[in-house]
Amino acid sequence: MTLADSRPRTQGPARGRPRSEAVEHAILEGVMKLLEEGVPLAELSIERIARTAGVGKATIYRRWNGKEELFVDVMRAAEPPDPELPGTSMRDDLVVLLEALRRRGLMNRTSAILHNVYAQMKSSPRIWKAYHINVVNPRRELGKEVLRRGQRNGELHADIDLDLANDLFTGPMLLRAMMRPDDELPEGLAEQIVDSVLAGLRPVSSPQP
Amino acid sequence: MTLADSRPRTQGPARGRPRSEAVEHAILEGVMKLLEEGVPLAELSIERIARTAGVGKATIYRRWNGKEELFVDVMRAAEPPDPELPGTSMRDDLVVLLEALRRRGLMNRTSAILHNVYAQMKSSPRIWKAYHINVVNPRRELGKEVLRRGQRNGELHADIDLDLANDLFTGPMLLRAMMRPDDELPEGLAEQIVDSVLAGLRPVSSPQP
Amino acid sequence: MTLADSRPRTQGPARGRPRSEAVEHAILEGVMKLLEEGVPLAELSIERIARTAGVGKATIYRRWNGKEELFVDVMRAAEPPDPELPGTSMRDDLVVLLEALRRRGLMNRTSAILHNVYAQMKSSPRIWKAYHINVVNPRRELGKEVLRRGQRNGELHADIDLDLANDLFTGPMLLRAMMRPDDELPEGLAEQIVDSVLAGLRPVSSPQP
Amino acid sequence: MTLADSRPRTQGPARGRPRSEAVEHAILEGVMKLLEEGVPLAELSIERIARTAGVGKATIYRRWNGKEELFVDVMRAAEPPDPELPGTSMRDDLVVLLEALRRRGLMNRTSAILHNVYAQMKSSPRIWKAYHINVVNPRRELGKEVLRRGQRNGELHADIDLDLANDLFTGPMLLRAMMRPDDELPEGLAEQIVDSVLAGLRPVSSPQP
DNA sequence: GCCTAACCGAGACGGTACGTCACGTCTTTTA
DNA sequence: TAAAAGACGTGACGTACCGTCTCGGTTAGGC
Repeated sequence: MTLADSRPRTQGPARGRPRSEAVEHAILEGVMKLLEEGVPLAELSIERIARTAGVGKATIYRRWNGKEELFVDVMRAAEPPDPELPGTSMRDDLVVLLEALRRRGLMNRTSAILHNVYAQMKSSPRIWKAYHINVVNPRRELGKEVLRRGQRNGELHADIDLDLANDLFTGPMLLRAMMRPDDELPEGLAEQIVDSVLAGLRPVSSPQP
Repeated sequence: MTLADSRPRTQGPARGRPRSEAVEHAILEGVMKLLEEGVPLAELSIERIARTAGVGKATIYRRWNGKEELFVDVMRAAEPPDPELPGTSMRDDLVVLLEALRRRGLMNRTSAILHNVYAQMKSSPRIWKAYHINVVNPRRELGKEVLRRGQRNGELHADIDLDLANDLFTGPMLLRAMMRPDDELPEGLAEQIVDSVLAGLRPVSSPQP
Repeated sequence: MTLADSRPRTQGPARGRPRSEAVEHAILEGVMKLLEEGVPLAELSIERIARTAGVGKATIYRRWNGKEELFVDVMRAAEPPDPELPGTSMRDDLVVLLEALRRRGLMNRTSAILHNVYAQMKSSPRIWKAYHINVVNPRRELGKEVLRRGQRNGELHADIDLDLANDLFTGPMLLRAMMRPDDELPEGLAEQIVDSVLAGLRPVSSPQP
Repeated sequence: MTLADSRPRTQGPARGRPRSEAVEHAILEGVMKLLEEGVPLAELSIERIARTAGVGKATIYRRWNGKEELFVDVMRAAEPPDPELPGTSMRDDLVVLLEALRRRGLMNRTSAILHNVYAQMKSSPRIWKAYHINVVNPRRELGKEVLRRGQRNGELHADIDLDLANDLFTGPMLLRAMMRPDDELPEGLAEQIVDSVLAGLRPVSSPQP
């Protein structure tokens, strides 16, 4: 379900000319195209999007209540599909998940969109929530499911807080990918993080105060 | 050094009427006031800021080149001071650092500013860089310094990558504080994270595949 | 013949469902209703008319090519019927004609419509012409016929320009009714005008320069 | 005094940059130019006027509250100057006044403007009134002054209603000029009207019923 | 009693203009 | 020269209509 239908459609049975899916697609593609061309998100006016998509402004407002709502759908469209998990072990699955996160941070399209669209949305709690429900939470659940499987086969303590554990893996990678985009996101980073978190940083010997 | 002086001041020796510091302060305070009143950052126009501060628009443009530059200075003014470290152990210092991060995520003023101003800035690399140099990096250095002390007194392996280690502690807390602001940021969270990362998540016994 | 049929009806023998007269009536009534409610003519959009009449926009465009054409029919529907002439004398007939003009200028419905619709139409020569052919000219002919009868029975010189004569009577009344609507249009005005024009304004004695 | 200053100017002493007279002139000239080019008044959008005058929309709205107010000033600018009266006799003065009316109805610029702008204004009573106070009434007073002089030197009965008398002369000419613009407005029309009204239409001999 | 063309309501569509607001620059007066 | 005020050209905002175009669903003839 997209947000595109958020505007009121008075009744049940379809009346009048139905909305064109082609138009919907053209709009989303138009936004993508502009973002890929390097247009800063701040310069993405509805007016310009409409011009690019060859569409009337009202046609956009008919579907979305404003820029933010539109952007939620753009994000969903830009979001790469869930990675395929090897299933060989929890550790390997986690590496694949983080690796997907790393790559997403590098991809031009998603990066341009995520890093900025994402930002804009925070100003509008309604949208932020929609994005979380539709995009973020499913991903988080995927991660927790991997951890749960790890608990079942003994790779992870059974009594650990899964949300916290998930954040321990995801947080460092996101921190790198989102706050230090210019920094290197080296190939082995996902493995490093997963293994470090699993092993812990404490030295074998106890500290000498 | 603030960014406030970014506009050209034609010559060396001060000529004509000097810029009023009071004016500068009034502008920054005006932005703060508006943010605390809950005005969404997106609605913070220069025009409105000038009106609130009882100042001409040109007076703002004379000091900053635009909204973003102004916001960098606002952020710096809003940033809480570095926390005081107990110095009893690396572990305790880390807990205090993360605890500061947690509290910052809860503070009304900083939260309103950070969560949003921060966002806006990503669209402007120049500003993003300025913010990092002036605000983020010093904090990161502080964390790395704590870790370095930990290495010296044996609380941390000597050959660990300090940047990565720092992210392992900071990432989870920031993830919580910035991406899930509605979620609880419970009191003990800082301790949980520090101890979990130090100890690792792997069970004592080896996994049964 | 109304203008309502101005749109092409492809062939000769009526095929398919015939146009509903009820719909036609509903549209005209809708416009009247809105005008009487005091809606300024400038705010009478086709969209609103359709809404008021409970009719699709296309149903209006099927009958009239635009707002102006519709308004011509509205005017015709609103136009009061030709007054009944007493026939006792040219002078009495003229008084009755002007009296009708005076009353029309006072009538709520017609006034609202005439004073404004009339105005709008000047911008569109096509419509202006249609209005003249269908509404104005017949009235003018009626006046000239009265004058012609006056010539025949000696109330009026035989060699006078009937168009000019007609304007001499009609002009002053229309000037009052249309350009100074707030001014009084007193009861005896028609008689005053007719008698003044018939008698002339020149004093009996010759002027002393 | 123009209407151009109808928007609020908070205080007495001029503060801030004063409004440019050149801009004001450019706007009025722009409208004239468009009208002379034959652009129908209905197509005279503020947007287009601004484009033509090389001016921002807001600059127009700063001076006038809307199209109608602007048009009042346009009309005043387009209005030809009062004709010079010979003063030889009331009759000659009246001929000159009507002649001016006739010529105004023929002039391209004024005609295009008057015939249509005038029309538009009727929809807005506020503007209609402003136009009357500023343009129509002065003209009417001029006519009445001529008639008054006629009364003083015996060309006109002393007890005649000057408003009515004025309408008797003006009405027929305006009727021709405004409602039948396609008809001829022949050279001698002014004289014909003045002399006919002064002499009256009634035949010398009494009617034979 | 079907068939089928045209009508009907609703409303989507690409546009244009509305009147407002903010941008960043400029031109005033006052200090 | 700075400062407050506010005009300036520009251009986006979200709304309302324009006139056209589908939709599903009636009506009428003519077969």
